[in-house]
Amino acid sequence: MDDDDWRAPAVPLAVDLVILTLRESRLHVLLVERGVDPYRGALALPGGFLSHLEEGLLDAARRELAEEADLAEVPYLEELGVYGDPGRDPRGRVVSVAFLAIAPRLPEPVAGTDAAAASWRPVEPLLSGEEELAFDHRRIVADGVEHARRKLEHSALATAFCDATFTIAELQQVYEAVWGIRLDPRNFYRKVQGARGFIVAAGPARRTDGGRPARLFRAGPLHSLYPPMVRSAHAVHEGAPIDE
Amino acid sequence: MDDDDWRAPAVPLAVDLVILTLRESRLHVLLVERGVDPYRGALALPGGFLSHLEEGLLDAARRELAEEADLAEVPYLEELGVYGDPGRDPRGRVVSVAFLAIAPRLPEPVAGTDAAAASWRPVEPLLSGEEELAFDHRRIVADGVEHARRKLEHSALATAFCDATFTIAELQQVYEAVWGIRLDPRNFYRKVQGARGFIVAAGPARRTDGGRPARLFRAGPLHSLYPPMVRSAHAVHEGAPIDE
DNA sequence: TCAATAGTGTCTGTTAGACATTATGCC
DNA sequence: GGCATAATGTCTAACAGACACTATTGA
Repeated sequence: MDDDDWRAPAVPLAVDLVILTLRESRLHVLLVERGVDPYRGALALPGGFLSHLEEGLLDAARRELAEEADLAEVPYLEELGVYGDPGRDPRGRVVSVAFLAIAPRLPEPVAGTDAAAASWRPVEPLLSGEEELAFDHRRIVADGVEHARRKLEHSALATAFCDATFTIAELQQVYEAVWGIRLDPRNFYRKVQGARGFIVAAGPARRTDGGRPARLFRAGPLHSLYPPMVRSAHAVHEGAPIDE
Repeated sequence: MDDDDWRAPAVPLAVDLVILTLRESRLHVLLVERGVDPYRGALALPGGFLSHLEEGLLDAARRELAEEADLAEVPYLEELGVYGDPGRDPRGRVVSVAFLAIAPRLPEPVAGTDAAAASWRPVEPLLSGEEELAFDHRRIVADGVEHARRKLEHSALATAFCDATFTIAELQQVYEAVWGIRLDPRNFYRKVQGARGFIVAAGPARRTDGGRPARLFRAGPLHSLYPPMVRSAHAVHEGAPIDE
Protein backbone atom coordinates (compact mmCIF):
# COMPACT_ATOMS: atom_id res chain seq x y z
CA MET A 1 0.00 0.00 0.00
CA ASP A 2 1.59 3.25 -1.02
CA ASP A 3 1.19 6.44 -2.92
CA ASP A 4 0.15 4.85 -6.18
CA ASP A 5 -2.71 6.06 -8.26
CA TRP A 6 -5.86 4.94 -6.58
CA ARG A 7 -7.24 3.80 -9.91
CA ALA A 8 -5.61 0.42 -9.59
CA PRO A 9 -6.49 -2.69 -11.59
CA ALA A 10 -9.29 -4.62 -9.92
CA VAL A 11 -9.35 -8.38 -9.95
CA PRO A 12 -12.24 -10.81 -9.49
CA LEU A 13 -11.78 -12.46 -6.10
CA ALA A 14 -12.80 -15.99 -5.25
CA VAL A 15 -12.53 -18.25 -2.23
CA ASP A 16 -11.78 -21.95 -2.42
CA LEU A 17 -12.25 -24.42 0.41
CA VAL A 18 -10.14 -27.39 1.32
CA ILE A 19 -12.43 -29.23 3.69
CA LEU A 20 -10.78 -32.24 5.26
CA THR A 21 -12.32 -35.02 7.27
CA LEU A 22 -11.65 -38.60 8.27
CA ARG A 23 -13.65 -41.44 6.80
CA GLU A 24 -12.74 -45.07 7.37
CA SER A 25 -9.43 -43.98 8.85
CA ARG A 26 -8.43 -42.20 5.67
CA LEU A 27 -8.11 -38.51 4.96
CA HIS A 28 -10.82 -37.21 2.64
CA VAL A 29 -11.48 -33.87 0.99
CA LEU A 30 -14.79 -32.51 -0.17
CA LEU A 31 -15.04 -31.97 -3.93
CA VAL A 32 -17.80 -30.83 -6.22
CA GLU A 33 -18.43 -31.67 -9.82
CA ARG A 34 -18.42 -28.59 -11.96
CA GLY A 35 -21.62 -27.91 -13.88
CA VAL A 36 -20.31 -25.25 -16.22
CA ASP A 37 -17.28 -24.46 -18.30
CA PRO A 38 -14.44 -24.23 -17.89
CA TYR A 39 -13.64 -27.71 -16.63
CA ARG A 40 -17.29 -28.73 -16.91
CA GLY A 41 -17.74 -32.15 -15.31
CA ALA A 42 -14.36 -32.06 -13.61
CA LEU A 43 -13.85 -32.25 -9.88
CA ALA A 44 -13.03 -29.03 -8.09
CA LEU A 45 -12.87 -27.55 -4.65
CA PRO A 46 -16.04 -25.94 -3.38
CA GLY A 47 -15.87 -22.18 -3.57
CA GLY A 48 -16.94 -19.19 -5.54
CA PHE A 49 -16.61 -15.51 -6.14
CA LEU A 50 -17.31 -12.87 -3.59
CA SER A 51 -21.04 -12.26 -3.52
CA HIS A 52 -20.64 -8.51 -3.34
CA LEU A 53 -17.89 -5.95 -3.15
CA GLU A 54 -17.96 -5.56 0.60
CA GLU A 55 -18.09 -9.20 1.60
CA GLY A 56 -15.30 -10.25 3.97
CA LEU A 57 -13.09 -13.11 2.86
CA LEU A 58 -13.82 -15.26 5.89
CA ASP A 59 -17.49 -14.45 5.50
CA ALA A 60 -17.36 -15.61 1.91
CA ALA A 61 -15.65 -18.80 3.00
CA ARG A 62 -18.34 -19.46 5.58
CA ARG A 63 -21.06 -18.72 3.06
CA GLU A 64 -19.62 -21.21 0.58
CA LEU A 65 -19.18 -23.71 3.37
CA ALA A 66 -22.90 -23.50 4.03
CA GLU A 67 -24.02 -23.28 0.43
CA GLU A 68 -21.83 -25.83 -1.25
CA ALA A 69 -21.01 -28.18 1.57
CA ASP A 70 -24.09 -27.80 3.73
CA LEU A 71 -21.81 -27.30 6.72
CA ALA A 72 -23.24 -24.68 9.01
CA GLU A 73 -20.26 -24.77 11.32
CA VAL A 74 -16.86 -26.35 11.40
CA PRO A 75 -14.46 -26.48 14.32
CA TYR A 76 -11.59 -25.11 12.27
CA LEU A 77 -11.49 -22.63 9.42
CA GLU A 78 -8.43 -20.64 8.53
CA GLU A 79 -6.74 -19.03 5.60
CA LEU A 80 -4.45 -21.29 3.69
CA GLY A 81 -2.99 -19.05 1.04
CA VAL A 82 -3.50 -17.02 -2.08
CA TYR A 83 -3.50 -18.46 -5.56
CA GLY A 84 -3.23 -15.77 -8.15
CA ASP A 85 -1.06 -16.87 -11.03
CA PRO A 86 -2.13 -15.16 -14.20
CA GLY A 87 -3.43 -17.94 -16.37
CA ARG A 88 -4.68 -20.20 -13.63
CA ASP A 89 -8.20 -19.56 -14.86
CA PRO A 90 -8.84 -19.75 -18.61
CA ARG A 91 -11.53 -17.07 -18.29
CA GLY A 92 -9.00 -14.47 -17.26
CA ARG A 93 -7.32 -13.12 -14.21
CA VAL A 94 -8.82 -14.49 -11.03
CA VAL A 95 -7.24 -14.43 -7.61
CA SER A 96 -8.44 -17.01 -5.19
CA VAL A 97 -8.00 -17.12 -1.44
CA ALA A 98 -7.92 -20.69 -0.21
CA PHE A 99 -9.21 -21.69 3.20
CA LEU A 100 -8.55 -24.84 5.13
CA ALA A 101 -11.45 -26.30 7.05
CA ILE A 102 -11.55 -29.38 9.22
CA ALA A 103 -14.78 -31.23 9.87
CA PRO A 104 -15.49 -34.18 12.15
CA ARG A 105 -16.73 -37.37 10.58
CA LEU A 106 -20.14 -36.59 9.16
CA PRO A 107 -23.30 -38.69 9.17
CA GLU A 108 -23.29 -39.24 5.44
CA PRO A 109 -22.03 -37.78 2.20
CA VAL A 110 -23.46 -34.30 2.22
CA ALA A 111 -26.69 -33.86 0.32
CA GLY A 112 -27.89 -30.34 0.77
CA THR A 113 -28.92 -27.42 -1.27
CA ASP A 114 -26.14 -26.71 -3.69
CA ALA A 115 -24.27 -29.64 -2.31
CA ALA A 116 -25.90 -32.32 -4.40
CA ALA A 117 -22.81 -32.76 -6.52
CA ALA A 118 -20.48 -32.77 -3.54
CA SER A 119 -18.66 -35.87 -2.42
CA TRP A 120 -15.85 -36.90 -0.11
CA ARG A 121 -12.77 -38.17 -1.89
CA PRO A 122 -9.67 -39.82 -0.47
CA VAL A 123 -6.77 -37.42 -0.84
CA GLU A 124 -4.06 -39.84 -2.02
CA PRO A 125 -5.22 -40.31 -5.63
CA LEU A 126 -5.61 -36.56 -5.87
CA LEU A 127 -2.15 -35.82 -4.53
CA SER A 128 -0.50 -38.42 -6.73
CA GLY A 129 -2.21 -37.02 -9.81
CA GLU A 130 -4.03 -40.26 -10.40
CA GLU A 131 -7.28 -38.31 -10.24
CA GLU A 132 -7.61 -34.99 -12.02
CA LEU A 133 -8.76 -31.72 -10.57
CA ALA A 134 -9.86 -28.49 -12.19
CA PHE A 135 -7.69 -25.35 -12.26
CA ASP A 136 -4.73 -25.47 -9.87
CA HIS A 137 -6.79 -27.24 -7.26
CA ARG A 138 -4.42 -30.16 -6.97
CA ARG A 139 -1.75 -27.86 -5.64
CA ILE A 140 -4.22 -26.23 -3.28
CA VAL A 141 -5.25 -29.60 -1.90
CA ALA A 142 -1.61 -30.57 -1.52
CA ASP A 143 -0.87 -27.34 0.34
CA GLY A 144 -3.88 -27.88 2.56
CA VAL A 145 -2.87 -31.41 3.47
CA GLU A 146 0.69 -30.36 4.14
CA HIS A 147 -0.56 -27.49 6.26
CA ALA A 148 -2.68 -29.86 8.31
CA ARG A 149 0.21 -32.29 8.72
CA ARG A 150 2.48 -29.63 10.08
CA LYS A 151 -0.16 -28.11 12.27
CA LEU A 152 -0.95 -31.41 13.95
CA GLU A 153 2.48 -31.27 15.51
CA HIS A 154 2.23 -27.98 17.29
CA SER A 155 -1.45 -27.33 17.71
CA ALA A 156 -4.57 -29.04 18.90
CA LEU A 157 -5.88 -29.19 15.35
CA ALA A 158 -6.38 -32.94 15.63
CA THR A 159 -9.35 -32.44 17.92
CA ALA A 160 -11.14 -30.65 15.09
CA PHE A 161 -11.39 -33.99 13.31
CA CYS A 162 -13.19 -35.52 16.28
CA ASP A 163 -16.63 -35.14 17.74
CA ALA A 164 -17.15 -33.02 20.83
CA THR A 165 -16.05 -35.96 22.96
CA PHE A 166 -13.66 -38.63 21.82
CA THR A 167 -11.38 -41.34 23.06
CA ILE A 168 -7.62 -41.20 22.93
CA ALA A 169 -7.67 -44.05 20.43
CA GLU A 170 -9.83 -41.96 18.13
CA LEU A 171 -7.44 -39.07 18.45
CA GLN A 172 -4.59 -41.38 17.59
CA GLN A 173 -6.40 -42.46 14.43
CA VAL A 174 -6.42 -38.82 13.35
CA TYR A 175 -2.67 -38.57 13.64
CA GLU A 176 -2.14 -41.87 11.92
CA ALA A 177 -4.42 -41.01 9.03
CA VAL A 178 -3.13 -37.51 8.45
CA TRP A 179 0.53 -38.37 8.89
CA GLY A 180 0.21 -41.72 7.19
CA ILE A 181 2.20 -43.54 9.85
CA ARG A 182 1.54 -45.91 12.72
CA LEU A 183 1.98 -44.88 16.31
CA ASP A 184 2.37 -46.90 19.47
CA PRO A 185 -0.89 -46.58 21.44
CA ARG A 186 0.84 -46.71 24.82
CA ASN A 187 3.36 -44.02 24.04
CA PHE A 188 0.72 -41.94 22.30
CA TYR A 189 -1.42 -42.18 25.39
CA ARG A 190 1.36 -40.89 27.60
CA LYS A 191 2.38 -38.19 25.18
CA VAL A 192 -1.05 -36.77 24.68
CA GLN A 193 -1.72 -36.78 28.40
CA GLY A 194 1.55 -35.02 29.02
CA ALA A 195 0.66 -32.11 26.77
CA ARG A 196 -1.49 -30.44 29.36
CA GLY A 197 -4.32 -28.33 28.10
CA PHE A 198 -4.54 -30.39 24.92
CA ILE A 199 -7.39 -32.65 26.01
CA VAL A 200 -9.39 -32.73 29.23
CA ALA A 201 -11.46 -35.51 30.69
CA ALA A 202 -15.13 -35.32 29.79
CA GLY A 203 -16.69 -36.65 32.92
CA PRO A 204 -16.78 -40.31 33.87
CA ALA A 205 -18.48 -41.18 30.62
CA ARG A 206 -17.21 -44.10 28.64
CA ARG A 207 -17.70 -45.72 25.33
CA THR A 208 -17.29 -49.27 24.23
CA ASP A 209 -15.67 -50.41 21.05
CA GLY A 210 -15.19 -54.12 21.41
CA GLY A 211 -12.85 -54.18 24.36
CA ARG A 212 -12.57 -52.27 27.56
CA PRO A 213 -14.50 -48.99 27.45
CA ALA A 214 -12.34 -45.92 27.15
CA ARG A 215 -12.52 -42.58 28.90
CA LEU A 216 -13.95 -39.72 26.98
CA PHE A 217 -12.17 -36.44 26.49
CA ARG A 218 -12.91 -33.12 24.92
CA ALA A 219 -10.62 -30.50 23.43
CA GLY A 220 -8.75 -28.54 26.06
CA PRO A 221 -8.20 -24.81 26.29
CA LEU A 222 -4.77 -24.72 24.70
CA HIS A 223 -4.44 -24.45 20.96
CA SER A 224 -0.68 -24.43 20.97
CA LEU A 225 0.92 -27.65 22.13
CA TYR A 226 3.86 -27.96 24.43
CA PRO A 227 5.56 -30.28 24.18
CA PRO A 228 4.70 -30.76 20.50
CA MET A 229 3.62 -34.06 19.04
CA VAL A 230 6.67 -34.92 17.01
CA ARG A 231 6.55 -36.97 13.89
CA SER A 232 9.14 -39.42 15.07
CA ALA A 233 12.40 -39.79 13.24
CA HIS A 234 11.46 -43.24 12.05
CA ALA A 235 8.55 -41.57 10.35
CA VAL A 236 10.97 -39.70 8.12
CA HIS A 237 10.20 -41.52 4.94
CA GLU A 238 7.83 -39.76 2.61
CA GLY A 239 9.25 -36.47 1.42
CA ALA A 240 12.81 -35.95 0.38
CA PRO A 241 14.82 -34.40 3.19
CA ILE A 242 15.14 -31.30 1.07
CA ASP A 243 11.99 -29.32 0.74
CA GLU A 244 10.78 -25.78 0.27
CA MET B 1 -14.43 -21.38 -7.79
CA ASP B 2 -17.74 -22.71 -9.00
CA ASP B 3 -20.63 -22.12 -11.30
CA ASP B 4 -21.28 -18.56 -10.28
CA ASP B 5 -21.91 -15.80 -12.68
CA TRP B 6 -18.63 -14.82 -14.20
CA ARG B 7 -19.46 -11.17 -13.67
CA ALA B 8 -18.09 -11.19 -10.15
CA PRO B 9 -17.15 -8.15 -8.11
CA ALA B 10 -13.57 -7.10 -8.77
CA VAL B 11 -11.36 -5.77 -6.02
CA PRO B 12 -8.25 -3.59 -6.19
CA LEU B 13 -5.30 -5.79 -5.23
CA ALA B 14 -2.21 -4.62 -3.42
CA VAL B 15 0.93 -6.22 -2.08
CA ASP B 16 2.59 -5.26 1.19
CA LEU B 17 6.08 -6.21 2.24
CA VAL B 18 7.34 -7.09 5.67
CA ILE B 19 11.09 -6.87 5.14
CA LEU B 20 13.03 -7.97 8.20
CA THR B 21 16.70 -7.61 8.92
CA LEU B 22 19.09 -7.51 11.84
CA ARG B 23 20.73 -4.29 12.91
CA GLU B 24 22.75 -4.01 16.09
CA SER B 25 21.46 -7.38 17.19
CA ARG B 26 17.88 -6.23 17.03
CA LEU B 27 15.13 -7.14 14.64
CA HIS B 28 14.18 -4.31 12.30
CA VAL B 29 11.52 -3.85 9.67
CA LEU B 30 11.60 -1.54 6.69
CA LEU B 31 8.96 1.19 6.76
CA VAL B 32 8.16 4.10 4.50
CA GLU B 33 6.60 7.41 5.31
CA ARG B 34 3.40 7.90 3.39
CA GLY B 35 3.34 10.94 1.13
CA VAL B 36 -0.37 11.00 0.39
CA ASP B 37 -3.65 10.52 2.14
CA PRO B 38 -4.92 8.47 3.76
CA TYR B 39 -2.48 8.29 6.64
CA ARG B 40 -0.28 10.96 5.06
CA GLY B 41 2.94 11.22 7.04
CA ALA B 42 2.35 7.98 8.89
CA LEU B 43 4.64 4.99 8.73
CA ALA B 44 3.56 2.10 6.58
CA LEU B 45 4.88 -1.05 5.00
CA PRO B 46 6.33 -0.69 1.54
CA GLY B 47 3.95 -1.94 -1.09
CA GLY B 48 1.47 -0.90 -3.68
CA PHE B 49 -1.20 -1.91 -6.10
CA LEU B 50 -0.73 -4.30 -8.96
CA SER B 51 0.79 -2.41 -11.85
CA HIS B 52 -1.44 -4.06 -14.39
CA LEU B 53 -4.14 -6.67 -14.52
CA GLU B 54 -1.88 -9.54 -15.48
CA GLU B 55 0.92 -8.95 -13.03
CA GLY B 56 1.71 -11.94 -10.84
CA LEU B 57 1.55 -11.44 -7.09
CA LEU B 58 5.13 -12.51 -6.49
CA ASP B 59 6.20 -10.37 -9.41
CA ALA B 60 4.47 -7.40 -7.85
CA ALA B 61 6.18 -8.10 -4.56
CA ARG B 62 9.57 -8.21 -6.26
CA ARG B 63 8.82 -5.02 -8.13
CA GLU B 64 7.93 -3.18 -4.95
CA LEU B 65 10.99 -4.64 -3.29
CA ALA B 66 13.12 -3.05 -5.96
CA GLU B 67 11.19 0.21 -6.24
CA GLU B 68 10.48 1.03 -2.66
CA ALA B 69 13.29 -0.71 -0.85
CA ASP B 70 15.98 -0.65 -3.51
CA LEU B 71 16.54 -4.33 -2.87
CA ALA B 72 17.22 -6.11 -6.13
CA GLU B 73 17.36 -9.50 -4.53
CA VAL B 74 16.64 -11.00 -1.15
CA PRO B 75 17.44 -14.52 0.04
CA TYR B 76 13.89 -15.13 1.22
CA LEU B 77 10.56 -13.92 -0.09
CA GLU B 78 7.33 -15.73 0.57
CA GLU B 79 3.66 -15.09 0.95
CA LEU B 80 2.59 -14.24 4.44
CA GLY B 81 -1.15 -13.92 4.17
CA VAL B 82 -4.11 -12.00 2.86
CA TYR B 83 -5.55 -8.95 4.51
CA GLY B 84 -8.93 -8.11 3.11
CA ASP B 85 -11.23 -6.87 5.82
CA PRO B 86 -13.76 -4.48 4.38
CA GLY B 87 -12.94 -1.17 5.98
CA ARG B 88 -9.23 -1.72 6.39
CA ASP B 89 -8.67 1.02 3.82
CA PRO B 90 -10.73 4.22 4.17
CA ARG B 91 -10.73 4.64 0.40
CA GLY B 92 -12.82 1.53 -0.06
CA ARG B 93 -12.39 -2.16 -0.48
CA VAL B 94 -8.80 -3.19 -0.98
CA VAL B 95 -7.39 -6.65 -0.57
CA SER B 96 -3.72 -6.85 0.17
CA VAL B 97 -1.42 -9.83 -0.11
CA ALA B 98 1.40 -9.55 2.40
CA PHE B 99 4.84 -10.98 1.73
CA LEU B 100 7.58 -11.71 4.18
CA ALA B 101 11.12 -10.93 3.05
CA ILE B 102 14.36 -11.43 4.93
CA ALA B 103 17.43 -9.41 4.09
CA PRO B 104 20.95 -9.69 5.43
CA ARG B 105 22.39 -6.72 7.25
CA LEU B 106 22.67 -3.93 4.70
CA PRO B 107 25.45 -1.37 4.23
CA GLU B 108 23.29 1.58 5.25
CA PRO B 109 19.70 2.72 5.47
CA VAL B 110 18.42 2.31 1.97
CA ALA B 111 18.49 5.44 -0.16
CA GLY B 112 17.37 4.62 -3.62
CA THR B 113 14.84 5.72 -6.11
CA ASP B 114 11.50 5.64 -4.38
CA ALA B 115 13.19 4.52 -1.24
CA ALA B 116 14.18 7.95 0.02
CA ALA B 117 11.54 7.89 2.72
CA ALA B 118 12.34 4.33 3.74
CA SER B 119 13.97 3.53 7.05
CA TRP B 120 14.69 0.55 9.25
CA ARG B 121 12.76 0.51 12.48
CA PRO B 122 13.09 -1.78 15.50
CA VAL B 123 10.05 -4.01 15.67
CA GLU B 124 9.34 -3.89 19.42
CA PRO B 125 7.84 -0.38 19.62
CA LEU B 126 5.70 -1.27 16.64
CA LEU B 127 4.46 -4.52 18.10
CA SER B 128 3.71 -2.96 21.45
CA GLY B 129 1.73 -0.18 19.84
CA GLU B 130 4.11 2.42 21.15
CA GLU B 131 4.68 3.52 17.56
CA GLU B 132 1.77 3.88 15.18
CA LEU B 133 1.39 2.36 11.77
CA ALA B 134 -1.00 3.08 8.93
CA PHE B 135 -3.90 0.79 8.02
CA ASP B 136 -3.73 -2.64 9.64
CA HIS B 137 0.01 -2.77 9.18
CA ARG B 138 0.72 -3.36 12.83
CA ARG B 139 -1.04 -6.67 12.63
CA ILE B 140 0.77 -7.55 9.43
CA VAL B 141 4.14 -6.81 11.03
CA ALA B 142 3.14 -8.88 14.04
CA ASP B 143 2.14 -11.77 11.82
CA GLY B 144 5.38 -11.49 9.89
CA VAL B 145 7.52 -11.54 13.01
CA GLU B 146 5.60 -14.45 14.44
CA HIS B 147 5.95 -16.27 11.15
CA ALA B 148 9.70 -15.74 11.19
CA ARG B 149 9.94 -16.88 14.80
CA ARG B 150 8.18 -20.12 14.09
CA LYS B 151 10.03 -20.73 10.88
CA LEU B 152 13.43 -20.38 12.53
CA GLU B 153 12.69 -23.58 14.39
CA HIS B 154 12.07 -25.88 11.51
CA SER B 155 13.78 -24.27 8.56
CA ALA B 156 17.06 -22.75 7.59
CA LEU B 157 15.45 -19.32 7.45
CA ALA B 158 18.04 -17.94 9.86
CA THR B 159 20.72 -18.07 7.18
CA ALA B 160 18.71 -15.57 5.17
CA PHE B 161 19.59 -12.96 7.79
CA CYS B 162 23.29 -13.60 7.27
CA ASP B 163 25.73 -12.80 4.51
CA ALA B 164 26.79 -15.50 2.09
CA THR B 165 29.32 -16.68 4.64
CA PHE B 166 28.93 -16.33 8.37
CA THR B 167 30.18 -17.63 11.66
CA ILE B 168 28.19 -19.77 14.01
CA ALA B 169 28.19 -16.93 16.51
CA GLU B 170 26.55 -14.69 13.92
CA LEU B 171 23.92 -17.32 13.27
CA GLN B 172 23.30 -17.52 16.98
CA GLN B 173 22.73 -13.79 17.12
CA VAL B 174 19.95 -14.22 14.59
CA TYR B 175 18.17 -16.70 16.78
CA GLU B 176 18.67 -14.60 19.86
CA ALA B 177 17.40 -11.44 18.22
CA VAL B 178 14.38 -12.96 16.55
CA TRP B 179 13.37 -15.11 19.49
CA GLY B 180 14.34 -12.51 22.04
CA ILE B 181 16.15 -15.00 24.25
CA ARG B 182 19.71 -15.92 25.12
CA LEU B 183 21.26 -19.18 24.05
CA ASP B 184 24.28 -21.05 25.30
CA PRO B 185 26.99 -20.74 22.63
CA ARG B 186 28.42 -24.20 23.30
CA ASN B 187 25.12 -26.01 23.05
CA PHE B 188 24.09 -23.91 20.08
CA TYR B 189 27.31 -24.86 18.37
CA ARG B 190 26.67 -28.55 18.87
CA LYS B 191 23.03 -28.28 17.90
CA VAL B 192 23.57 -26.41 14.69
CA GLN B 193 26.34 -28.77 13.65
CA GLY B 194 24.12 -31.73 14.37
CA ALA B 195 21.42 -30.54 11.99
CA ARG B 196 23.22 -31.75 8.93
CA GLY B 197 22.55 -29.92 5.72
CA PHE B 198 21.76 -26.74 7.63
CA ILE B 199 25.17 -25.13 7.28
CA VAL B 200 28.31 -26.29 5.52
CA ALA B 201 31.89 -25.21 6.03
CA ALA B 202 32.99 -22.47 3.65
CA GLY B 203 36.61 -23.39 3.16
CA PRO B 204 39.38 -22.75 5.66
CA ALA B 205 38.59 -19.08 5.73
CA ARG B 206 38.27 -17.35 9.05
CA ARG B 207 37.22 -14.07 10.45
CA THR B 208 38.30 -12.26 13.52
CA ASP B 209 36.06 -10.52 15.98
CA GLY B 210 38.18 -9.78 19.00
CA GLY B 211 39.00 -13.30 20.10
CA ARG B 212 39.93 -16.45 18.31
CA PRO B 213 38.94 -16.37 14.64
CA ALA B 214 35.93 -18.48 13.78
CA ARG B 215 35.28 -20.83 10.92
CA LEU B 216 33.09 -19.59 8.15
CA PHE B 217 30.01 -21.39 6.93
CA ARG B 218 27.44 -20.94 4.25
CA ALA B 219 23.84 -22.06 4.02
CA GLY B 220 23.51 -25.77 3.35
CA PRO B 221 21.24 -27.54 0.89
CA LEU B 222 18.45 -28.38 3.32
CA HIS B 223 15.68 -25.91 3.94
CA SER B 224 13.85 -28.13 6.37
CA LEU B 225 15.69 -28.81 9.60
CA TYR B 226 15.92 -32.11 11.35
CA PRO B 227 16.26 -32.10 14.23
CA PRO B 228 14.56 -28.74 14.66
CA MET B 229 16.04 -25.89 16.64
CA VAL B 230 13.72 -25.84 19.61
CA ARG B 231 12.91 -22.76 21.55
CA SER B 232 13.83 -24.26 24.87
CA ALA B 233 11.24 -24.66 27.58
CA HIS B 234 12.90 -22.04 29.72
CA ALA B 235 12.22 -19.67 26.85
CA VAL B 236 8.51 -20.08 27.37
CA HIS B 237 7.86 -16.64 28.70
CA GLU B 238 6.58 -14.16 26.18
CA GLY B 239 3.20 -15.15 24.84
CA ALA B 240 0.47 -16.62 26.95
CA PRO B 241 0.48 -20.41 26.65
CA ILE B 242 -2.87 -20.14 24.97
CA ASP B 243 -2.73 -18.78 21.47
CA GLU B 244 -4.58 -19.04 18.21
C1' DT C 1 51.32 -12.35 29.61
C1' DC C 2 46.12 -11.46 29.55
C1' DA C 3 41.68 -10.85 27.36
C1' DA C 4 38.36 -12.65 24.49
C1' DT C 5 36.10 -15.67 21.74
C1' DA C 6 36.12 -20.50 19.34
C1' DG C 7 35.56 -25.05 19.81
C1' DT C 8 35.35 -29.73 22.55
C1' DG C 9 34.25 -32.69 26.45
C1' DT C 10 31.47 -34.31 30.25
C1' DC C 11 27.72 -34.89 33.29
C1' DT C 12 22.79 -35.19 34.54
C1' DG C 13 17.86 -35.08 34.22
C1' DT C 14 14.33 -35.81 30.93
C1' DT C 15 12.20 -37.97 27.28
C1' DA C 16 11.14 -40.88 23.09
C1' DG C 17 10.46 -45.31 21.79
C1' DA C 18 10.19 -50.15 22.70
C1' DC C 19 7.52 -53.47 25.04
C1' DA C 20 5.56 -55.98 29.54
C1' DT C 21 1.89 -55.96 32.58
C1' DT C 22 -2.40 -55.14 34.68
C1' DA C 23 -7.33 -53.46 34.35
C1' DT C 24 -12.05 -53.56 32.66
C1' DG C 25 -15.54 -54.24 30.00
C1' DC C 26 -18.57 -57.74 26.70
C1' DC C 27 -19.44 -62.40 24.71
C1' DG D 1 -13.34 -67.87 31.50
C1' DG D 2 -11.89 -65.85 27.09
C1' DC D 3 -11.20 -61.96 24.28
C1' DA D 4 -10.31 -57.37 23.04
C1' DT D 5 -8.97 -53.05 24.09
C1' DA D 6 -7.70 -49.47 27.87
C1' DA D 7 -4.48 -47.80 30.92
C1' DT D 8 -0.15 -48.02 33.50
C1' DG D 9 4.68 -49.45 34.32
C1' DT D 10 9.54 -50.36 33.06
C1' DC D 11 13.70 -50.15 30.58
C1' DT D 12 17.25 -48.01 27.52
C1' DA D 13 19.36 -45.06 24.33
C1' DA D 14 19.43 -40.39 22.98
C1' DC D 15 19.26 -35.74 23.76
C1' DA D 16 18.76 -31.00 25.97
C1' DG D 17 20.75 -28.07 29.07
C1' DA D 18 24.36 -26.89 32.22
C1' DC D 19 29.05 -25.94 32.57
C1' DA D 20 34.44 -27.21 32.76
C1' DC D 21 38.00 -27.11 29.87
C1' DT D 22 41.24 -26.50 25.97
C1' DA D 23 42.55 -23.82 21.68
C1' DT D 24 43.76 -19.79 19.05
C1' DT D 25 44.17 -15.37 17.99
C1' DG D 26 45.31 -10.04 19.05
C1' DA D 27 46.84 -6.58 22.29
